[in-house]
Amino acid sequence: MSTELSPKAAEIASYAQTLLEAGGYNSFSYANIAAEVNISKASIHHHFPSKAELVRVVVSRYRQQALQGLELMERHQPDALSALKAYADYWSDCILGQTSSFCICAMLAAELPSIPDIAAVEVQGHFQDLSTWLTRILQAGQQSGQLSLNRAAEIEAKAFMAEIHGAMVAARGFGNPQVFPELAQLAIDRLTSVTN
Amino acid sequence: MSTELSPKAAEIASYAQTLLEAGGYNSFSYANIAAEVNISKASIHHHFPSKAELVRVVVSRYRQQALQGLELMERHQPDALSALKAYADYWSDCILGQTSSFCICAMLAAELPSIPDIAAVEVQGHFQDLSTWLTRILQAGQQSGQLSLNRAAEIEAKAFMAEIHGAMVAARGFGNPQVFPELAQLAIDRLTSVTN
DNA sequence: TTCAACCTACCAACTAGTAGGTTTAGTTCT
DNA sequence: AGAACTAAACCTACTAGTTGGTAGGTTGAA
Repeated sequence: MSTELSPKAAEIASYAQTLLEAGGYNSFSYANIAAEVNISKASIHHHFPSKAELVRVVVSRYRQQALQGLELMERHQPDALSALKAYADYWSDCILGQTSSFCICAMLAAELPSIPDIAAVEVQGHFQDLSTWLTRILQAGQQSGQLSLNRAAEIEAKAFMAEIHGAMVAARGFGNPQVFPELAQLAIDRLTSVTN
Repeated sequence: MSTELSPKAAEIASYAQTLLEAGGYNSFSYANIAAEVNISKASIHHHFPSKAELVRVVVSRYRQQALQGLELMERHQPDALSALKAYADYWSDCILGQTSSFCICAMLAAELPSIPDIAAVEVQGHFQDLSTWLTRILQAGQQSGQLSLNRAAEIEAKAFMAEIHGAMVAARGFGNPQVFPELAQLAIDRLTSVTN
Protein backbone atom coordinates (compact mmCIF):
# COMPACT_ATOMS: atom_id res chain seq x y z
CA MET A 1 0.00 0.00 0.00
CA SER A 2 2.61 2.54 1.05
CA THR A 3 6.07 2.47 -0.47
CA GLU A 4 9.37 2.80 1.42
CA LEU A 5 10.05 6.30 2.64
CA SER A 6 13.37 8.12 2.36
CA PRO A 7 15.10 8.81 5.72
CA LYS A 8 13.91 12.43 5.75
CA ALA A 9 10.38 11.49 4.77
CA ALA A 10 10.36 8.90 7.54
CA GLU A 11 11.55 11.53 9.98
CA ILE A 12 8.75 13.85 8.90
CA ALA A 13 6.15 11.09 9.17
CA SER A 14 7.45 10.07 12.58
CA TYR A 15 7.21 13.57 14.00
CA ALA A 16 3.80 14.08 12.41
CA GLN A 17 2.70 10.96 14.28
CA THR A 18 3.95 12.45 17.55
CA LEU A 19 1.96 15.62 16.88
CA LEU A 20 -1.13 13.62 15.91
CA GLU A 21 -0.91 11.75 19.20
CA ALA A 22 -0.91 14.98 21.13
CA GLY A 23 -3.81 16.76 19.50
CA GLY A 24 -5.13 15.27 16.29
CA TYR A 25 -5.33 16.41 12.69
CA ASN A 26 -5.90 20.12 13.13
CA SER A 27 -3.56 20.62 16.06
CA PHE A 28 -0.36 20.81 14.03
CA SER A 29 0.98 22.55 10.97
CA TYR A 30 3.82 22.19 8.49
CA ALA A 31 5.63 24.90 10.45
CA ASN A 32 5.72 22.68 13.57
CA ILE A 33 7.24 19.84 11.61
CA ALA A 34 9.69 22.10 9.77
CA ALA A 35 11.03 23.46 13.06
CA GLU A 36 11.61 20.03 14.56
CA VAL A 37 12.90 18.12 11.56
CA ASN A 38 15.27 20.81 10.22
CA ILE A 39 13.73 21.14 6.83
CA SER A 40 11.98 24.07 5.22
CA LYS A 41 8.20 24.13 5.30
CA ALA A 42 8.08 24.00 1.54
CA SER A 43 10.34 20.98 1.34
CA ILE A 44 7.83 18.90 3.24
CA HIS A 45 5.71 19.15 0.11
CA HIS A 46 8.49 17.48 -1.82
CA HIS A 47 7.98 14.39 0.32
CA PHE A 48 4.23 14.67 0.85
CA PRO A 49 2.09 16.62 -1.65
CA SER A 50 -0.53 17.58 0.92
CA LYS A 51 -1.28 17.42 4.62
CA ALA A 52 -4.09 14.93 4.01
CA GLU A 53 -1.67 12.68 2.14
CA LEU A 54 0.98 13.03 4.88
CA VAL A 55 -1.52 11.91 7.50
CA ARG A 56 -2.75 9.13 5.22
CA VAL A 57 0.80 7.81 4.93
CA VAL A 58 1.40 8.14 8.68
CA VAL A 59 -1.73 6.12 9.41
CA SER A 60 -0.93 3.61 6.67
CA ARG A 61 2.53 2.95 8.18
CA TYR A 62 0.97 2.81 11.63
CA ARG A 63 -1.38 0.10 10.37
CA GLN A 64 1.47 -1.89 8.87
CA GLN A 65 3.53 -1.68 12.05
CA ALA A 66 0.53 -2.60 14.15
CA LEU A 67 -0.23 -5.64 12.01
CA GLN A 68 3.39 -6.76 12.21
CA GLY A 69 3.45 -6.26 15.97
CA LEU A 70 0.19 -8.14 16.43
CA GLU A 71 1.35 -11.01 14.28
CA LEU A 72 4.55 -11.21 16.32
CA MET A 73 2.61 -11.29 19.57
CA GLU A 74 0.34 -14.00 18.26
CA ARG A 75 3.33 -16.07 17.21
CA HIS A 76 5.50 -15.57 20.30
CA GLN A 77 2.86 -15.83 23.01
CA PRO A 78 1.90 -19.34 24.12
CA ASP A 79 -1.85 -18.70 24.32
CA ALA A 80 -4.70 -16.24 23.75
CA LEU A 81 -4.63 -14.72 27.22
CA SER A 82 -0.89 -14.07 26.99
CA ALA A 83 -1.34 -12.43 23.60
CA LEU A 84 -4.08 -10.19 24.99
CA LYS A 85 -1.88 -9.29 27.96
CA ALA A 86 1.05 -8.57 25.65
CA TYR A 87 -1.15 -6.20 23.67
CA ALA A 88 -2.33 -4.37 26.79
CA ASP A 89 1.20 -4.27 28.23
CA TYR A 90 2.51 -2.79 25.02
CA TRP A 91 0.26 0.23 25.51
CA SER A 92 0.87 0.40 29.25
CA ASP A 93 4.60 0.62 28.56
CA CYS A 94 4.07 3.27 25.89
CA ILE A 95 1.88 5.41 28.13
CA LEU A 96 3.82 5.03 31.37
CA GLY A 97 7.18 5.32 29.63
CA GLN A 98 6.03 8.36 27.68
CA THR A 99 7.05 6.73 24.41
CA SER A 100 3.63 7.65 23.16
CA SER A 101 0.45 8.27 25.00
CA PHE A 102 -2.36 7.73 22.53
CA CYS A 103 -3.33 5.59 19.56
CA ILE A 104 -3.44 7.96 16.58
CA CYS A 105 -6.30 5.96 15.09
CA ALA A 106 -8.41 6.41 18.23
CA MET A 107 -7.63 10.13 18.07
CA LEU A 108 -8.48 10.42 14.38
CA ALA A 109 -11.58 8.24 14.77
CA ALA A 110 -12.89 10.70 17.34
CA GLU A 111 -12.28 13.52 14.87
CA LEU A 112 -13.50 11.46 11.93
CA PRO A 113 -16.28 13.77 10.71
CA SER A 114 -13.78 16.61 10.30
CA ILE A 115 -10.77 14.94 8.67
CA PRO A 116 -10.10 14.39 4.95
CA ASP A 117 -11.63 11.27 3.45
CA ILE A 118 -8.37 9.69 2.31
CA ALA A 119 -7.14 9.75 5.91
CA ALA A 120 -10.50 8.65 7.34
CA VAL A 121 -10.55 5.53 5.14
CA GLU A 122 -7.17 4.49 6.47
CA VAL A 123 -8.27 5.07 10.08
CA GLN A 124 -11.35 2.91 9.60
CA GLY A 125 -9.10 0.28 8.04
CA HIS A 126 -7.16 0.07 11.30
CA PHE A 127 -10.37 -0.50 13.21
CA GLN A 128 -11.06 -3.44 10.92
CA ASP A 129 -7.51 -4.79 11.23
CA LEU A 130 -7.42 -4.66 15.00
CA SER A 131 -10.92 -5.98 15.59
CA THR A 132 -10.25 -8.85 13.20
CA TRP A 133 -7.09 -9.79 15.10
CA LEU A 134 -8.81 -9.49 18.48
CA THR A 135 -11.71 -11.60 17.24
CA ARG A 136 -9.32 -14.35 16.21
CA ILE A 137 -7.51 -14.25 19.57
CA LEU A 138 -10.78 -14.30 21.52
CA GLN A 139 -12.10 -17.23 19.50
CA ALA A 140 -8.90 -19.17 20.16
CA GLY A 141 -9.14 -18.37 23.87
CA GLN A 142 -12.74 -19.46 23.94
CA GLN A 143 -12.05 -22.77 22.23
CA SER A 144 -9.21 -23.56 24.60
CA GLY A 145 -11.47 -22.71 27.53
CA GLN A 146 -9.06 -20.03 28.69
CA LEU A 147 -11.45 -17.15 27.99
CA SER A 148 -15.17 -16.98 28.57
CA LEU A 149 -17.20 -14.70 26.33
CA ASN A 150 -20.72 -13.45 27.00
CA ARG A 151 -21.30 -12.53 23.38
CA ALA A 152 -20.08 -13.31 19.90
CA ALA A 153 -16.31 -12.95 19.62
CA GLU A 154 -16.75 -10.12 17.07
CA ILE A 155 -18.65 -8.02 19.58
CA GLU A 156 -16.38 -8.85 22.50
CA ALA A 157 -13.43 -7.84 20.32
CA LYS A 158 -14.98 -4.45 19.59
CA ALA A 159 -15.76 -4.00 23.27
CA PHE A 160 -12.20 -4.83 24.30
CA MET A 161 -10.88 -2.36 21.73
CA ALA A 162 -13.29 0.28 23.01
CA GLU A 163 -12.12 -0.31 26.57
CA ILE A 164 -8.50 0.19 25.55
CA HIS A 165 -9.30 3.38 23.65
CA GLY A 166 -11.54 4.58 26.45
CA ALA A 167 -8.75 3.90 28.93
CA MET A 168 -6.44 6.16 26.89
CA VAL A 169 -9.03 8.92 27.02
CA ALA A 170 -9.46 8.31 30.75
CA ALA A 171 -5.72 8.55 31.45
CA ARG A 172 -5.81 12.05 29.98
CA GLY A 173 -9.18 13.05 31.40
CA PHE A 174 -8.16 12.01 34.91
CA GLY A 175 -4.70 13.50 34.42
CA ASN A 176 -3.10 10.25 35.51
CA PRO A 177 -1.32 7.80 33.16
CA GLN A 178 -1.59 5.10 35.82
CA VAL A 179 -5.33 4.92 35.10
CA PHE A 180 -4.58 3.22 31.78
CA PRO A 181 -3.02 -0.01 33.12
CA GLU A 182 -5.72 -0.20 35.82
CA LEU A 183 -8.51 -0.13 33.28
CA ALA A 184 -6.68 -2.33 30.80
CA GLN A 185 -6.28 -4.97 33.53
CA LEU A 186 -10.00 -4.83 34.21
CA ALA A 187 -10.77 -5.32 30.52
CA ILE A 188 -8.68 -8.49 30.54
CA ASP A 189 -10.10 -9.77 33.84
CA ARG A 190 -13.59 -9.54 32.36
CA LEU A 191 -12.69 -11.98 29.64
CA THR A 192 -11.12 -14.49 32.01
CA SER A 193 -13.57 -14.62 34.89
CA VAL A 194 -16.29 -17.25 34.64
CA THR A 195 -19.78 -15.74 34.50
CA ASN A 196 -23.25 -17.19 34.86
CA MET B 1 -19.27 29.05 37.99
CA SER B 2 -20.64 30.30 34.65
CA THR B 3 -23.20 33.10 34.57
CA GLU B 4 -26.37 33.19 32.52
CA LEU B 5 -25.74 33.76 28.83
CA SER B 6 -27.69 36.16 26.59
CA PRO B 7 -29.76 34.45 23.87
CA LYS B 8 -27.15 35.21 21.21
CA ALA B 9 -24.28 34.07 23.44
CA ALA B 10 -26.18 30.86 24.13
CA GLU B 11 -26.68 30.36 20.40
CA ILE B 12 -22.95 30.83 19.81
CA ALA B 13 -22.06 28.43 22.63
CA SER B 14 -24.53 25.88 21.37
CA TYR B 15 -23.15 25.87 17.84
CA ALA B 16 -19.59 25.83 19.17
CA GLN B 17 -20.57 22.67 21.04
CA THR B 18 -21.83 21.10 17.82
CA LEU B 19 -18.55 21.91 16.12
CA LEU B 20 -16.54 20.58 19.07
CA GLU B 21 -18.46 17.32 18.85
CA ALA B 22 -17.54 16.91 15.22
CA GLY B 23 -13.82 17.58 15.40
CA GLY B 24 -12.50 19.08 18.61
CA TYR B 25 -10.82 22.32 19.57
CA ASN B 26 -8.81 23.06 16.46
CA SER B 27 -11.37 21.90 13.92
CA PHE B 28 -13.47 25.06 13.95
CA SER B 29 -13.01 28.80 13.74
CA TYR B 30 -14.92 31.97 14.57
CA ALA B 31 -15.77 32.17 10.86
CA ASN B 32 -17.68 28.87 11.03
CA ILE B 33 -19.73 30.12 13.94
CA ALA B 34 -20.30 33.55 12.40
CA ALA B 35 -21.70 31.96 9.25
CA GLU B 36 -24.16 29.75 11.12
CA VAL B 37 -25.29 32.08 13.85
CA ASN B 38 -25.73 35.21 11.70
CA ILE B 39 -23.36 37.42 13.59
CA SER B 40 -20.11 38.99 12.49
CA LYS B 41 -16.89 37.24 13.40
CA ALA B 42 -15.81 40.20 15.50
CA SER B 43 -19.06 40.31 17.46
CA ILE B 44 -18.38 36.88 18.86
CA HIS B 45 -15.62 38.57 20.84
CA HIS B 46 -18.23 40.78 22.45
CA HIS B 47 -19.74 37.66 24.01
CA PHE B 48 -16.56 35.66 24.49
CA PRO B 49 -13.20 37.44 24.75
CA SER B 50 -11.23 34.52 23.35
CA LYS B 51 -11.66 31.11 21.79
CA ALA B 52 -10.23 29.44 24.88
CA GLU B 53 -12.80 31.22 27.03
CA LEU B 54 -15.61 30.31 24.64
CA VAL B 55 -14.70 26.65 24.88
CA ARG B 56 -14.27 26.94 28.64
CA VAL B 57 -17.82 28.29 28.92
CA VAL B 58 -19.19 25.62 26.56
CA VAL B 59 -17.64 22.87 28.68
CA SER B 60 -18.72 24.55 31.91
CA ARG B 61 -22.34 24.64 30.73
CA TYR B 62 -22.02 21.08 29.50
CA ARG B 63 -20.90 20.05 32.99
CA GLN B 64 -23.82 21.85 34.62
CA GLN B 65 -26.33 20.25 32.27
CA ALA B 66 -24.76 16.86 32.75
CA LEU B 67 -24.89 17.16 36.53
CA GLN B 68 -28.53 18.21 36.36
CA GLY B 69 -29.38 15.37 34.01
CA LEU B 70 -27.57 12.83 36.18
CA GLU B 71 -29.27 14.06 39.32
CA LEU B 72 -32.62 13.78 37.57
CA MET B 73 -31.89 10.22 36.48
CA GLU B 74 -30.82 9.26 39.96
CA ARG B 75 -34.01 10.73 41.41
CA HIS B 76 -36.46 9.38 38.83
CA GLN B 77 -35.09 5.88 38.40
CA PRO B 78 -36.15 3.26 40.93
CA ASP B 79 -32.73 1.66 41.30
CA ALA B 80 -29.05 1.74 40.37
CA LEU B 81 -29.34 -0.51 37.34
CA SER B 82 -32.18 1.60 35.90
CA ALA B 83 -30.13 4.75 36.43
CA LEU B 84 -27.18 3.18 34.64
CA LYS B 85 -29.45 2.09 31.80
CA ALA B 86 -30.99 5.55 31.59
CA TYR B 87 -27.53 7.04 31.26
CA ALA B 88 -26.54 4.62 28.50
CA ASP B 89 -29.87 5.08 26.73
CA TYR B 90 -29.46 8.83 26.80
CA TRP B 91 -26.31 8.51 24.70
CA SER B 92 -27.77 5.79 22.47
CA ASP B 93 -30.66 8.12 21.64
CA CYS B 94 -28.30 11.02 21.00
CA ILE B 95 -26.08 9.01 18.70
CA LEU B 96 -28.77 7.07 16.81
CA GLY B 97 -31.06 10.10 16.55
CA GLN B 98 -28.15 12.29 15.39
CA THR B 99 -28.89 14.83 18.13
CA SER B 100 -25.22 14.61 18.93
CA SER B 101 -22.73 11.90 18.34
CA PHE B 102 -19.92 12.49 20.81
CA CYS B 103 -19.25 13.70 24.32
CA ILE B 104 -17.28 16.94 23.95
CA CYS B 105 -15.35 16.13 27.12
CA ALA B 106 -14.20 12.79 25.72
CA MET B 107 -13.15 14.63 22.56
CA LEU B 108 -11.31 17.35 24.44
CA ALA B 109 -9.74 14.85 26.86
CA ALA B 110 -8.22 13.06 23.88
CA GLU B 111 -6.81 16.38 22.67
CA LEU B 112 -5.89 17.49 26.17
CA PRO B 113 -2.16 18.07 25.68
CA SER B 114 -2.90 20.56 22.90
CA ILE B 115 -5.78 22.63 24.28
CA PRO B 116 -5.59 25.77 26.45
CA ASP B 117 -5.28 25.16 30.18
CA ILE B 118 -8.46 26.98 31.18
CA ALA B 119 -10.46 24.61 28.97
CA ALA B 120 -8.48 21.55 30.02
CA VAL B 121 -9.22 22.17 33.71
CA GLU B 122 -12.94 22.25 32.96
CA VAL B 123 -12.72 19.02 30.95
CA GLN B 124 -10.94 17.23 33.78
CA GLY B 125 -13.61 18.56 36.12
CA HIS B 126 -16.23 16.70 34.09
CA PHE B 127 -14.27 13.48 34.45
CA GLN B 128 -14.38 13.97 38.21
CA ASP B 129 -18.11 14.84 38.18
CA LEU B 130 -19.13 11.85 36.12
CA SER B 131 -16.90 9.30 37.83
CA THR B 132 -18.13 10.51 41.23
CA TRP B 133 -21.75 10.06 40.16
CA LEU B 134 -21.07 6.64 38.66
CA THR B 135 -19.20 5.56 41.79
CA ARG B 136 -22.20 6.49 43.92
CA ILE B 137 -24.59 4.60 41.63
CA LEU B 138 -22.38 1.52 41.55
CA GLN B 139 -22.03 1.51 45.34
CA ALA B 140 -25.81 1.71 45.72
CA GLY B 141 -26.26 -1.13 43.24
CA GLN B 142 -23.70 -3.21 45.06
CA GLN B 143 -25.30 -2.70 48.44
CA SER B 144 -28.72 -3.64 47.11
CA GLY B 145 -27.21 -6.75 45.53
CA GLN B 146 -28.36 -5.63 42.09
CA LEU B 147 -24.85 -5.09 40.75
CA SER B 148 -21.76 -7.16 41.31
CA LEU B 149 -18.39 -5.45 41.14
CA ASN B 150 -15.01 -7.13 40.73
CA ARG B 151 -13.12 -4.09 41.97
CA ALA B 152 -13.59 -0.99 44.06
CA ALA B 153 -16.56 1.08 42.90
CA GLU B 154 -14.24 3.99 42.02
CA ILE B 155 -12.33 1.85 39.55
CA GLU B 156 -15.42 0.19 38.12
CA ALA B 157 -16.89 3.65 37.61
CA LYS B 158 -13.85 4.80 35.64
CA ALA B 159 -13.98 1.59 33.62
CA PHE B 160 -17.66 2.06 32.77
CA MET B 161 -16.97 5.64 31.74
CA ALA B 162 -14.08 4.47 29.58
CA GLU B 163 -16.30 1.87 27.94
CA ILE B 164 -18.88 4.54 27.06
CA HIS B 165 -16.26 6.88 25.64
CA GLY B 166 -14.56 4.02 23.83
CA ALA B 167 -17.92 3.01 22.36
CA MET B 168 -18.30 6.53 20.95
CA VAL B 169 -14.90 6.26 19.32
CA ALA B 170 -15.82 2.80 18.03
CA ALA B 171 -19.07 4.01 16.47
CA ARG B 172 -17.02 6.44 14.38
CA GLY B 173 -14.08 4.12 13.77
CA PHE B 174 -16.38 1.34 12.52
CA GLY B 175 -18.54 3.85 10.64
CA ASN B 176 -21.65 2.48 12.30
CA PRO B 177 -23.62 4.31 15.03
CA GLN B 178 -25.32 1.02 15.96
CA VAL B 179 -22.03 -0.13 17.46
CA PHE B 180 -22.53 2.30 20.34
CA PRO B 181 -25.66 0.74 21.87
CA GLU B 182 -24.20 -2.74 21.37
CA LEU B 183 -21.10 -1.90 23.37
CA ALA B 184 -22.99 0.14 25.96
CA GLN B 185 -25.23 -2.87 26.57
CA LEU B 186 -22.20 -5.05 27.13
CA ALA B 187 -20.78 -2.57 29.63
CA ILE B 188 -23.99 -2.81 31.64
CA ASP B 189 -24.24 -6.58 31.37
CA ARG B 190 -20.78 -6.88 32.88
CA LEU B 191 -21.91 -5.12 36.02
CA THR B 192 -25.01 -7.27 36.43
CA SER B 193 -23.74 -10.76 35.74
CA VAL B 194 -22.53 -12.71 38.74
CA THR B 195 -18.86 -13.60 38.54
CA ASN B 196 -16.60 -15.89 40.50
C1' DT C 1 -27.41 59.14 29.10
C1' DT C 2 -25.95 54.82 29.53
C1' DC C 3 -24.86 50.38 27.97
C1' DA C 4 -25.21 45.94 25.83
C1' DA C 5 -25.26 44.37 21.26
C1' DC C 6 -23.73 44.72 17.20
C1' DC C 7 -21.24 46.48 12.97
C1' DT C 8 -17.25 47.50 9.36
C1' DA C 9 -12.70 47.72 8.77
C1' DC C 10 -8.74 46.43 10.13
C1' DC C 11 -4.35 43.70 11.90
C1' DA C 12 -0.35 40.58 12.33
C1' DA C 13 0.45 35.99 12.33
C1' DC C 14 -0.26 31.78 10.38
C1' DT C 15 -2.33 28.25 7.03
C1' DA C 16 -1.38 24.87 3.23
C1' DG C 17 0.48 25.11 -0.94
C1' DT C 18 3.27 26.90 -5.41
C1' DA C 19 7.07 28.70 -8.46
C1' DG C 20 11.32 28.38 -9.67
C1' DG C 21 16.07 27.98 -8.74
C1' DT C 22 20.23 25.49 -6.32
C1' DT C 23 22.73 21.71 -4.35
C1' DT C 24 24.13 16.99 -4.16
C1' DA C 25 24.81 12.48 -5.40
C1' DG C 26 24.70 8.90 -8.54
C1' DT C 27 24.83 7.24 -13.46
C1' DT C 28 26.20 7.19 -18.09
C1' DC C 29 28.98 8.42 -22.03
C1' DT C 30 33.24 9.32 -23.98
C1' DA D 1 39.34 9.19 -15.38
C1' DG D 2 36.63 13.13 -16.32
C1' DA D 3 32.77 15.44 -18.42
C1' DA D 4 27.79 15.46 -19.04
C1' DC D 5 23.38 14.24 -17.67
C1' DT D 6 19.68 13.11 -14.46
C1' DA D 7 16.92 13.37 -10.69
C1' DA D 8 15.94 13.57 -5.94
C1' DA D 9 16.35 16.70 -2.16
C1' DC D 10 16.24 20.89 -0.75
C1' DC D 11 16.10 26.03 -0.67
C1' DT D 12 14.12 31.11 -0.73
C1' DA D 13 10.46 33.73 -1.90
C1' DC D 14 5.99 34.01 -2.60
C1' DT D 15 0.74 33.39 -2.77
C1' DA D 16 -4.20 33.58 -1.47
C1' DG D 17 -6.85 32.63 2.09
C1' DT D 18 -7.73 32.02 7.12
C1' DT D 19 -6.74 32.53 11.94
C1' DG D 20 -7.96 34.78 16.45
C1' DG D 21 -8.25 39.26 17.86
C1' DT D 22 -8.61 44.74 18.01
C1' DA D 23 -10.19 49.61 17.16
C1' DG D 24 -13.60 52.44 16.88
C1' DG D 25 -18.07 53.60 15.57
C1' DT D 26 -23.51 52.75 15.22
C1' DT D 27 -27.93 51.24 16.89
C1' DG D 28 -31.65 50.71 19.93
C1' DA D 29 -33.74 49.99 24.08
C1' DA D 30 -34.01 51.03 29.17
